[in-house]
Amino acid sequence: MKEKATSFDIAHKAGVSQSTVSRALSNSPLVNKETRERIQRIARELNYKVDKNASNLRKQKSSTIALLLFEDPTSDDSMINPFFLSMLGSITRACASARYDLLVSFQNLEDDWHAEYEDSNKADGIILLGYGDYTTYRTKLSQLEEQGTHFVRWGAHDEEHPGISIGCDNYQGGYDITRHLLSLGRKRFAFVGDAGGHAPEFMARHQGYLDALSKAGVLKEDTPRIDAISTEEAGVEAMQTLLKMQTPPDAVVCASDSIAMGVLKALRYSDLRVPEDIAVVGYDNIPVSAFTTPSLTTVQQNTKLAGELLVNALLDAINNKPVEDYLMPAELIIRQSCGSAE
Amino acid sequence: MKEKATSFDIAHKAGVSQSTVSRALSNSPLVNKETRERIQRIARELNYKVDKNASNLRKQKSSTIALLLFEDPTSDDSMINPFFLSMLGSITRACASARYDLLVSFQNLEDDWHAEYEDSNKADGIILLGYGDYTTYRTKLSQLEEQGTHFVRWGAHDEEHPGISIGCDNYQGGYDITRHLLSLGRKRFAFVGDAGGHAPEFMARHQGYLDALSKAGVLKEDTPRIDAISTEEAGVEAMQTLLKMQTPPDAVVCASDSIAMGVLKALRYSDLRVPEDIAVVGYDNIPVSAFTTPSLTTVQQNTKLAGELLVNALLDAINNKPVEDYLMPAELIIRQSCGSAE
DNA sequence: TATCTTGCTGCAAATTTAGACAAAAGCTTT
DNA sequence: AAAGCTTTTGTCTAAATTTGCAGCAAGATA
Repeated sequence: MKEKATSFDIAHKAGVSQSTVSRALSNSPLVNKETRERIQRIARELNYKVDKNASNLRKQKSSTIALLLFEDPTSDDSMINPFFLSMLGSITRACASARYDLLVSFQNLEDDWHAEYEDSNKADGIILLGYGDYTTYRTKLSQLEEQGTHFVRWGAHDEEHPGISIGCDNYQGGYDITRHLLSLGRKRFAFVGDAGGHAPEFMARHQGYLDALSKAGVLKEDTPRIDAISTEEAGVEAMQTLLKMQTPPDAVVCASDSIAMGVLKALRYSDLRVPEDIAVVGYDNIPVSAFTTPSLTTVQQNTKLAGELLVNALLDAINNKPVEDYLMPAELIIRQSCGSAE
Repeated sequence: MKEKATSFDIAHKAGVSQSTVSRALSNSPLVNKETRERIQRIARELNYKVDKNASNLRKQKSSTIALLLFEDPTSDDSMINPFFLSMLGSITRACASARYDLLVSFQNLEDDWHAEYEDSNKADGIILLGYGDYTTYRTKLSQLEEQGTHFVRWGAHDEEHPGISIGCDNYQGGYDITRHLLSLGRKRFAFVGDAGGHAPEFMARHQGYLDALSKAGVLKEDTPRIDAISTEEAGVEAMQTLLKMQTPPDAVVCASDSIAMGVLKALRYSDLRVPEDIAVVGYDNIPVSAFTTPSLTTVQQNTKLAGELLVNALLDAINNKPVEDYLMPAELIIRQSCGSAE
């Protein structure tokens, strides 16, 4: 069918040595301009492509980075958390512009991923993208670090986690969106979301919310907080609980858009109108949030920037440049459900 | 920091030759069970991992497949078509279970992708996932085929396209959803979507729609069809056009969910109620479609199965097994916007 | 003329693994 | 005991590239 051309074939055809071909194709200044151009032309004609495996083997680097995606344990098998999909897209793009390949892999926290990739020279570094219970993999992160593997992690800076992290300021996001509701005159707040142990992201959002309230003097002893995992169903249940109060809140702050979807759904079957009687806000700006009625006010994490930051930080780490944790600002997306859009 | 162990190091430590190590680690029956276990134990102790590049170079295969994702030209830069994201997820999973790595890459139709991957031995085969104007890349597909590259394509079987394709039966989907509306007593139909040149998928959906109508005797000379690209805005405009008719339709069939989003939006500001006065249906079952009010009746393509089929077909092709095009059935998802759900 | 640059090119080593072939050892068979 | 077979291991080479070092021609300097 086809015999793949090697650099020797090019060398033969161009009347030079194979090493000159190698240098010419990598645009080395060591080879004369005319020779270089002639060689490149011949290579094009023969449809020659350097063999990545041989090249990587010799160079001991792969120009590939591995993206390890940890599944959201609450989502069903076929769906991926929309936020991470968005990250995936932007990471892919960022890799492409850095001329790196991206190896994508879904992982379970329990799996043996911590040694697979860089050790086998498949990738020069690893990006960890996950959610939920970080405690599970803390020890594995330490192992990675011990091995000298290059990696960056999406998530908040955390003293207890080794390695570099890039994340979005969940505290600020929670604070800002609560401030916004306060500025619209809302008084009786409720928070829906797992502010407890599992997701550190949610905890930070909740803390921002609390601080905004207490600064405004609106935080009371009995300001309700309903625990909920990040699903629509949990949001429905939480709102039903809130509706049973004598004086339901006039503002519900949800720890994620998925929860807010459920809250809106529960309210649809109630007497309360959104946003007139009760404001609802979410977090994440997932695509769905723009399409609900009313559309959802939420906090956006800039996934495009996040992808670029993750990739650049990893590349710096690979090249032994100093890299620091980075916290991106969160951005308020004001829509109808908070009552301030016309 | 750490010196990576090679198979020679293991061999030395185990007092055997390097080739015995190689055999032992690949569980070759040629090596004595005790020796094998001893070698494997030592390899574990030294945290040895076979160097993928060396291994691939020697074997002349990479156990990697490349996924080339062609951007939907109508979508903005930061977002990926939700349907393809879903495919991406399922392809990743299918690869993992076949113990193949997945290299993901976004491409422009114009780029030089057609030779990059398999020729450089980075991947054993290619999955092409795209949308829109196939004419642009027909010639490149031929080149791929000429080169003997292994590839499969997502999309309908099409005489004019070389290579294997796996797709979903868009004709049947269009037919079924139209039949469903007919069974609910709808009489005055309209189709919204680019039934013209660009996306063959849309053409097939439209044809199914037409055949269902004409079989039921409902197809008239003036049954309207409004061209629209697959965006919400286009859907809004199209519906506004339809609303200007003396007797607007009582059923709108949209070529995609994105279009249906726009149609619903336009109807929200009209006198017509959905689904009482007018039914609206979409295509794709994107996540948003379950959350609109009313929720959208649509056609689902089984992305999980699709991913598995694509991967398996490609692996068969790589192993020179005979592979045939495959058309998956489309599945009706009945929600509120058609008026049949309670 | 001898030596020293300078700019370019070639030689050969290095990278790690897999597999063809060879070889040794042990056993059976005639 | 010689021959033949099986089982297991070792030797050696090929896979395709990159790169340090050596060498070479030509011009410059002493």
